[in-house]
Amino acid sequence: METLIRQSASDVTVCLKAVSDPTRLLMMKLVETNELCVCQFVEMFDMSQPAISQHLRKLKSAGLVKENRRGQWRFYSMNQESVHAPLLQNILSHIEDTDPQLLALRDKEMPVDCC
Amino acid sequence: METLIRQSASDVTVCLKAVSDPTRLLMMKLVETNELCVCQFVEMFDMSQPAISQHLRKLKSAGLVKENRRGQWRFYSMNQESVHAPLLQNILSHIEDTDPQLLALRDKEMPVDCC
DNA sequence: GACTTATATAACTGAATCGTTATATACTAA
DNA sequence: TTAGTATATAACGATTCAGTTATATAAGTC
Repeated sequence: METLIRQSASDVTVCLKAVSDPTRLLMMKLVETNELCVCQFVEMFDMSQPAISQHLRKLKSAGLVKENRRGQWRFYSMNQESVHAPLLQNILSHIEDTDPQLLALRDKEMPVDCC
Repeated sequence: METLIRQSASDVTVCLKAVSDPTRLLMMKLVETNELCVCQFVEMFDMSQPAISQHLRKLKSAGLVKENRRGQWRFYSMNQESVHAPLLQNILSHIEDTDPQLLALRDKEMPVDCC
């Protein structure tokens, strides 16, 4: 059961703006349970590396993901400590696990040493 | 207790894009329980009438609000029949009732024959 | 050190967004 | 029918956004 933390409307807007983009929404769904590195996102979304980096920066500056550096890689995962985490998980729970886009992305998930 | 209806990621994006604007998010919070006409929004948000109309059009085309014509007025209220309604109510429930912006708006609420 | 790999940042472009003012439409009332 | 009120739409400008390519940074390897 999710905790209901209430926030200001402008705080909620920060979270919504961050995930109102289809790429970033799916990214969040992917890191809800997993930890993924930039090169994995690039593979999965078939998008340029800078595009992915910029999406991740937006998610990070909204506080939705946290960054974990290991070696040359930077891993991203959902920031559970964020004030937005309860709202975000709530939103993500509305996405069906059978969503074709989501399944297609997970199909393309490669091991970390992909690149 | 809210029903959890799962939707496709792109459906969720439609809803999120519609309410990721601070004005529209607050509009939805206001029509969550009330039915309001355009002129009331104009008073409350201190924004031009066309700006309000355009926000309402976006909310309507996303299916989040329904329109009710009575006389010369058009009243807007939350569309409970929408597939987005459960997600939307979930999002709105994260906004604190003591939000200063929200309180300020409700303070400015005028009777329908305001204009 | 030099070279490679992973990621970030900068600079740019086209499209979308949000507001404005001006105008059109629709209903009401005299 | 004419005037007034409520709302919608059109056209425009400033800003933001999401992608691109080119370049910088940082870590790993030889």
